[in-house]
Amino acid sequence: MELGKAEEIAERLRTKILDGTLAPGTKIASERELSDELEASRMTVRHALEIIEGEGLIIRYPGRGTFVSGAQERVLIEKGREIKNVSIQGSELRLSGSFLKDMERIGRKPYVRFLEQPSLVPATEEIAKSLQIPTGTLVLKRYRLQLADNLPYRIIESYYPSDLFGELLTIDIKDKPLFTWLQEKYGIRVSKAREILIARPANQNERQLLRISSGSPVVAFERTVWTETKRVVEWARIIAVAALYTFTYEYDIDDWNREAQNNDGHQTN
Amino acid sequence: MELGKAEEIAERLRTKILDGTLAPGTKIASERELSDELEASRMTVRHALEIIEGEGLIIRYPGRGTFVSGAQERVLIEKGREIKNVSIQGSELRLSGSFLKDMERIGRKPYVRFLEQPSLVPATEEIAKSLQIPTGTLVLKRYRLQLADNLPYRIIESYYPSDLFGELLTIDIKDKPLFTWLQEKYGIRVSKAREILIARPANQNERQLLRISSGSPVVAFERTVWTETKRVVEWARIIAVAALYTFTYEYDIDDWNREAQNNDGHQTN
DNA sequence: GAGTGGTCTAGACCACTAT
DNA sequence: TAGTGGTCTAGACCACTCC
Repeated sequence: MELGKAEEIAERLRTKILDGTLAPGTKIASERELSDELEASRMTVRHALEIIEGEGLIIRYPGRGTFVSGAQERVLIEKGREIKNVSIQGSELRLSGSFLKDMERIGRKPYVRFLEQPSLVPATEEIAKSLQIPTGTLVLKRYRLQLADNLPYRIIESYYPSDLFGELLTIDIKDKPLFTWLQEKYGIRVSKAREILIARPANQNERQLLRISSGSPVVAFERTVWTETKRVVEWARIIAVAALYTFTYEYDIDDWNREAQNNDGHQTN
Repeated sequence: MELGKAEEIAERLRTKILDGTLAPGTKIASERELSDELEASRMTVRHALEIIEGEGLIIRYPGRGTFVSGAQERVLIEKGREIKNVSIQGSELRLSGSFLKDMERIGRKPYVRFLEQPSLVPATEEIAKSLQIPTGTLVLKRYRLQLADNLPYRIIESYYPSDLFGELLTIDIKDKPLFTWLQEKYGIRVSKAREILIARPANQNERQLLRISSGSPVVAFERTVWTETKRVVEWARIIAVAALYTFTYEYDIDDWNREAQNNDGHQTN
């Protein structure tokens, strides 16, 4: 495979970072220095840096420099049903979905910054449809940014039916999980969730909030949570820094699906 | 918000595409033409195109031109358990996982190109671990590219235990789904799957095979498929063009998980 | 004030596509 | 052969950080 000059430079830097020659937190040579050393134009060096930046290997700060990322470790998000009696590779796998637990697991300090005060807002058509309520109904909105060690991880914009959650505006449930509180207060248990994911480059607003640069991908997903009685109790739009996340899903292949599931395999035309 | 020139051009094009002025499939002006019209250098125009390409709004083909794609043409991949008795928004949602079916649904002609002839290869450590067999055991390898209307969608590198699938080297099961054949031949039924996803920019090899440009994200995922008896019958590494995919997963929130699931919600420091 | 990354310019050559 | 996107060059100015 013939590599372009930028890819070649990216590969060199990638190797140095992954084998530890460049330790996390290290400031690497400036674009102009690299440009001289490697006999490439600055634009080419920049392109190489963009490539490995998107891979989460470096972070660039205007006016300061480019640093080896301390965050090679992706957060592992796991969803679905446990596969029992199976020795799972990697073995550190376990079910989880909690930002706090994920952060603890990799030894980071979690922090949540509210981008807006939680409030009651009329449901837009989209929100109403998602929560299965009439348009215009008041819903509890929360809009927040989650960070770990001051590094932004994701933006969460979430909506809840106000008859169940409205009083959260006035009372403080401290560290009690929201759905645990829901069960204790109303005896309502959450039961199922659906997540719809797409991956795309961050837009300008997201880049600012998540402090990533142009071209870095995010995973944008919508999450809907149902109770045992099929009522929707949460709908959220979440923007996660792609380089910091790994998503794991386990699912049953049911009869309906089994046939379709592997048409993949053998279509040769 | 002060926008740069490239962002400004991106916004102009984005608007024209989203409001229908530029219809899906339309060829848009070449980079050099845009450069003249908009009084920007070609590099600046290119940057603008890279931005909206990453958003899935356009597709660029070397030597041919740039075309409006329309984010609505993402393939919808759905996994997990059906949520019954729930009126699902969008309503076109249904369980599926088949490349062929997904393509049919959006009216495209599917095509599969084998990048290598299927063959028996000794399992590397990673493959062996994934298939739960000893390192070096012969496994059936398939390495192929899936396209629709000549547009590459994803690269699939898959491995199967050779005692079950080895004879596929000599016999032809035509259009019969692989796992349907497995069941008819051996009475073995697949039962569960796990997918581990990350999103990242494509590397050069992937860009060439998938014909996408630098900076475009891909979703890279590993899929493991188990039988009812917990035997692994497939392990695959899949690289999908992010702009062409939407992933949907549904899962149960079990008791183990329920508490963790929403710690998110209310941690304010 | 010196150095940094972010952006932009006006060229250039290449491989590929279409005709 | 003409046109396209992909890559690269050698400059330039800007806002910002650090000293």
